[in-house]
Amino acid sequence: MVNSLGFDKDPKDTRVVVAMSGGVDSSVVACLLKEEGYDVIGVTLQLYDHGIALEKSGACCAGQDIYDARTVADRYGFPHYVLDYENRFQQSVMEDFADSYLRGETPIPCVRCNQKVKFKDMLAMARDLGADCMATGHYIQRIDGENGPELHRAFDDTKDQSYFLFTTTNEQLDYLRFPLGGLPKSETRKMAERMGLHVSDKPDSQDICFVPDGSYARVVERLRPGALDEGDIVHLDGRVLGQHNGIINYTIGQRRGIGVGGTAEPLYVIRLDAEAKQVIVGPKEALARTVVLINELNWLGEEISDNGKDVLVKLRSSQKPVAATLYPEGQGLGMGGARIVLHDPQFGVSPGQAAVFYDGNRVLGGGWIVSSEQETVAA
RNA sequence: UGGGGUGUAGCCAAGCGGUAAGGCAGCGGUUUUUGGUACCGCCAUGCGCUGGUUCGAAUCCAGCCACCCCAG
Repeated sequence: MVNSLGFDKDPKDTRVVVAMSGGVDSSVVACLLKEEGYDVIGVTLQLYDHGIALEKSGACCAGQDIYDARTVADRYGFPHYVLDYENRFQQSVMEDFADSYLRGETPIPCVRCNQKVKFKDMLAMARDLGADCMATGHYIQRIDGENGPELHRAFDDTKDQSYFLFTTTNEQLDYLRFPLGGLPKSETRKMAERMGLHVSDKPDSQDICFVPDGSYARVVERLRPGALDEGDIVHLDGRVLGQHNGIINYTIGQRRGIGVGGTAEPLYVIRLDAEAKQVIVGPKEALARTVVLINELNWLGEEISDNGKDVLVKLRSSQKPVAATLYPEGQGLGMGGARIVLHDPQFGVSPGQAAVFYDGNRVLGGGWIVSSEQETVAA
């Protein structure tokens, strides 16, 4: 008979590394598994300058959070390691974040972090520690299917993190466990209280963890001096409507914060021109897109025929999935590109964001948005 | 200088004697491991200024000021 983590052996003989951020979720996961008798090792990554992080609540993986994780480990009596990943994080997440903005994109650092740090380096380290698997506090489900483990949306729809985990490969999925994926968040809090964890009422982390008080532009400016160069706000018809204080302050589809008034209809950011340092604005209709091109496709589903695959796709983290047909380019389903044809136009599709595919609750994978097109309506 | 026109919130703009519509912008909130979208709420004791008429004026009258157009 297999244990709760899916291994055919006694929990005490099953070693599991728990990725602990210092928050409620991963703390509960670690303690839960410890209670079940597993050979738990807690690991926390120190990701960025803790001097700054100390001032910030709801952060993760630095300063107070590392202390919180350690306190939880001490209380439950399992080993806990802190690994210095500042350099790794700086390069793979923060630099990428800044460069992406400079290119006129809108990056999602959380996905990069999962992709290049948590599920790569940390996972490799877990293997080095001889662990049978690695568990995290993510709200997403790993469900055994006919062809091995599948990735599914969280039971608690409001906490589902599948959008941020689309880069998870089958190989990684095989090794990962998400004990909270089938629970409502409120249940996790209750468990934390029952366990007497001091982090039980710690606020959920949100916003970008390495950005103090919401000013991501300042972080980019510090990494890439000159990122806040001013430029023109130009209407699609060519009129210069005003000035902006840095292209990185805008994202495609944005309405508020443009500061240009006096029009009958609201203006939206239609395009960002990094070369000319221009923010191009126009009416909402100009945002409509029916074709989205992606790269680095990570596909977890079955083989796709030449006719494409009907899927549901999510193009923005809080957007509802919409109907589309996916056409991978070239052969195989490795890390290539793909073309997404939307059944209905979507507004605010931005390069740098993720396109994540679903079949009902199952996560089929995803890719990074490179560009989008407005299919010319047949005249 | 003469003639005409216009002056209502940051911008556009209704109102035409009865106690300041609306849109854009802005601000606040909801949602959110992305400062996007969407949605909800707020936003002129005040209508260029000064007087007058009236129970009552942004609305009528007078003077002044500013800007615009035409003429020269």
